[in-house]
Amino acid sequence: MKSTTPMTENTPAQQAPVRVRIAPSPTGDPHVGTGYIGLINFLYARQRGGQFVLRIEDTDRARFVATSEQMIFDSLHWLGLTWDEGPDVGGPYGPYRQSERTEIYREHAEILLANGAAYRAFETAEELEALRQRQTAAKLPPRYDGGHRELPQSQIDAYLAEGRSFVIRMKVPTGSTTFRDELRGDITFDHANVDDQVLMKSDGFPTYHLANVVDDHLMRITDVIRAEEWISSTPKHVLLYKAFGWEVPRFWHMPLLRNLDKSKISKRKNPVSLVYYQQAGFLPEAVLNFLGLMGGGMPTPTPVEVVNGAKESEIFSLDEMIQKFEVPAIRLGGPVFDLTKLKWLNGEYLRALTPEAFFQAVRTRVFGDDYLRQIAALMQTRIETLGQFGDITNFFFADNVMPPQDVFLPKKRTLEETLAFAVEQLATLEATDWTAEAIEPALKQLGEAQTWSVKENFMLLRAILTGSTMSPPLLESLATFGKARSIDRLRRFLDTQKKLLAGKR
RNA sequence: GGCGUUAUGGUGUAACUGGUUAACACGUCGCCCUCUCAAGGCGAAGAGUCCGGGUUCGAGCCCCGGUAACGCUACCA
Repeated sequence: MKSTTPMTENTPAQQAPVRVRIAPSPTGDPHVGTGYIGLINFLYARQRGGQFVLRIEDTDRARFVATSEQMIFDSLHWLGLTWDEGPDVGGPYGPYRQSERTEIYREHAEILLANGAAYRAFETAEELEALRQRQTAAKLPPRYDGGHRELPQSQIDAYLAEGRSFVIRMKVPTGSTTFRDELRGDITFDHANVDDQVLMKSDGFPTYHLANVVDDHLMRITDVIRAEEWISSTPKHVLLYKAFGWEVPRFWHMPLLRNLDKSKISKRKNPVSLVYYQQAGFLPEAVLNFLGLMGGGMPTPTPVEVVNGAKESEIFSLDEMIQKFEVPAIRLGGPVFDLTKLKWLNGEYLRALTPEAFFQAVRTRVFGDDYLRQIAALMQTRIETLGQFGDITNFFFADNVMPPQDVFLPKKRTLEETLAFAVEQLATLEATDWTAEAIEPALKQLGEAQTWSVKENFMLLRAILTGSTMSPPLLESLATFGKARSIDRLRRFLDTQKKLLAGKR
């Protein structure tokens, strides 16, 4: 069956009510990219009087993080984005959590199996890995070789009878797919470059591709506004819509936020967790405003334009953004996420506060009761006058501390091995739950493996975290200070040391 | 390697359907203000629009050809 997809028929009536969605995966801290795509979707929906849906894509058991979903809700709420339908607020097209929709995907996979658009493949992960290696060795593009594409029914039955596990793959026909990207125009992919994508994994969960298409259709999504990294997968999605006989939604692929070196934004090079921005004392309005500036959907002020007697600026409230934002005006070059400008913007917001509002912000955000209570608990036995409280707790309130070498470097260690160990500490901490009880064994285990004594191990971390060799207990301090900020501090320390090292050479 | 996308000062963006010395903001530097540091005010440097051709009286905007960066290339999203 030859399938060529003319774009003209995928465009729903321009003025039909819109429904959009974001679909984050609960695999860790909520990501600024989620905030960015969320904002764009939100603005588009509000501007057009449509609905904005939040869907949780938790089909990846291996990467699932239990606390992540709530953090996503919290961060999005913190930003001030509100959704009309979602796992927490319900809605007519639920459930909005993919792990609760497995039956739906199974049924739809059956449909594809029945109409020949998909097939069972019985290879093991190891076999596929071996195949990939052979292909790469032969300098061929790594792709599924279609080995079980046309398995005879008798063979399939035999495999099934012996209980062999299988995946369901999409049978990509020959030909090509052209779809319209609302921001870029038509994009064509030759099916020779589209893999027979796995639709259902052997654990019974769907992959993104199947779940996404099924849900977007069932949830009546009209506009898929997502990041550019999805462009290459879009032909698969279009093919799936066609295989089901469904109408294809509009696609808008937003540029990817970048690090300063232009690579896709990553935690190695930028604080990427929304939780970090919240805890580091950024105002949600400023973060949102900054995100809105990314990609150029907002008007750029020009010198002659004066609005209401004031110079037009780059400062926009959410409401103003809803009014002024233009999705089709988005710039396609990946914008660099420049912390410097975000900080300036945040400063502008801070200065615009009334003195009382600013005071309240300091009181709740810097010296919040809960935070202070935890810190106080650590200090009661350690000070003789209240006046000493600030002496060894200042690192809790500082944006950054930077211990000098004679503070952080253990006597018997070289700088190189110390920094290498700090890198390991960072990796370990990133992978652990953020409680004193969980951090302790993880850290000790690392120390043992690397033959660092507990004392050296903890002292190094203490120095990095607090800037001093004397501090409240390390584990409790870490727990109180928070994961996002602790990790950021470690990272900044390592960056600084790396630069220092590079400077010496 | 294959496929795709993108390309305006260091960064984010502007420049109506091709039309004067490529504009604004952040950052940087200088000056003013000031006990300091910020904030604020004033000013400066910084790109000739990735490169090479072409069309045109005229191109950042159109055409052709390159290059580079980025993304995808998973039983991750």
